Amino acid sequence: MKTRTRLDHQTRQHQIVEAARELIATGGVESLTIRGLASRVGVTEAAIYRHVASKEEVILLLLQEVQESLFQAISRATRSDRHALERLEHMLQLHVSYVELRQGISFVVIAQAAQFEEPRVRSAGRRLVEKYLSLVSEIITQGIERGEIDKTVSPDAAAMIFFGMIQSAVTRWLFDPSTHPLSENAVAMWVLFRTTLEFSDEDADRHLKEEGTD
Amino acid sequence: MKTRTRLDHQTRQHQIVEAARELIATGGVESLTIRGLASRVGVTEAAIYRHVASKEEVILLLLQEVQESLFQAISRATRSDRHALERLEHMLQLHVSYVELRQGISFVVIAQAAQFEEPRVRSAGRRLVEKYLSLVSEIITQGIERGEIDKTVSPDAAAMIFFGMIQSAVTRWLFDPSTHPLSENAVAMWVLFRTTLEFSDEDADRHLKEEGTD
DNA sequence: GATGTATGTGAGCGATTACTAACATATAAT
DNA sequence: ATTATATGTTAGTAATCGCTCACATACATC
Repeated sequence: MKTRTRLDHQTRQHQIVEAARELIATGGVESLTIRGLASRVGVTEAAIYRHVASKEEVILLLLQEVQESLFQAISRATRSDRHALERLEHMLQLHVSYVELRQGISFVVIAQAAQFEEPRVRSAGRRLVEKYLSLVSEIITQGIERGEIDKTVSPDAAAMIFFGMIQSAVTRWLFDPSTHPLSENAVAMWVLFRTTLEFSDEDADRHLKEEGTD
Repeated sequence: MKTRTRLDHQTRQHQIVEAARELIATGGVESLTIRGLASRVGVTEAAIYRHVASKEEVILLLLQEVQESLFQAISRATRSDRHALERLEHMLQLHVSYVELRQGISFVVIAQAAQFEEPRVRSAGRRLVEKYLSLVSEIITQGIERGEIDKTVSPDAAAMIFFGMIQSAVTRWLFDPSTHPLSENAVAMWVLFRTTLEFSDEDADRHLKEEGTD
């Protein structure tokens, strides 16, 4: 069957991207080589090029895979109809779990993509960051509209702080995972940051009179 | 004079580290090569090794240089006897100016140092991050003691958010400097985040009665 | 059975990497 | 003047890089 061989091709390509992920996770972008890819997949270097055009394509596929799996991972938090603050908290937890599961791969790849010369890699990384920021920003905007978040909050600035919280936690965690547990640090920052988004006391009072406790 | 040749040696070494900074700034860590260093300094590759033992030493020297110049740059903000919030705001501005001046070099190097295999590079990067965090944390602790910052704020978590704000702004700025101006984004985040550190209204009232307006 | 396609291999390409050895030269101290 | 030191050069090393070519094999279709 033609379908089967086609599937095999995609499987191999997926194996290659997965191997790329593992290589970068253990040794950074510098240790992503065609040789390393081949030895991890269990074929020769030339065979790699049967499923992938170039090393650049491997990186682009990896970025694409990261984008899909990351947004898949945090989708549970975003599609719920809960309170905006709960959605953000849930999203943070899911994101952190994702990074832990993938050994910090997501932001390492993104951050290093910013340094790549190849314009396609750069713009793929940029789009990923922008997409993430606009997702967070949108949740906050919705929260303001619903009266769940203080209306004086700038959604864009808040989204960037949210994004920065993860970067901060991941950076520290990458240096020393045991002394800087990812989720604990993320939660500690969230507890602090959520007070920024919440209503100040008078506003909260006013809000309670308008719409009730929940 | 022996002193003069000694000085020349240090000057050459400094030139090499400066060239390393420029190379990384324009093309990432991947484009830091001995050849590139030699051509930028204007000597042959072999001559580089008269002033530096290895490529690893270049990176370590660069990390050291970044550490010194960064803390030098932000020292004006830290040593003043101003209000803690003003000190943090000033520190943020100085840090952002530093990153702009050095073409984003500081965090690129630090973040990528986390990915290096060489343990000395890794630990040098780790120490830099920890030193920075404890500096911020200390300012916040002092602010709490002086009654300038809400005592419910966790200094460590707040320091990590502060650190994350810069990372967030720099990441975006590195991808697209024109559309994401560094200092503007940093200021927007700060305006938001400072409300977290400020006293809530009742606390502020109580505080005013205890210690006066200043 | 013949043919075409997908997928593999081994060998090797030119380029680049970090680094070194042998040698030259300028300058400073003796 | 001699010696020592610092600093440079040319030429080369072995290793690795991304990548390609000629060739083999497995398998589905005709």
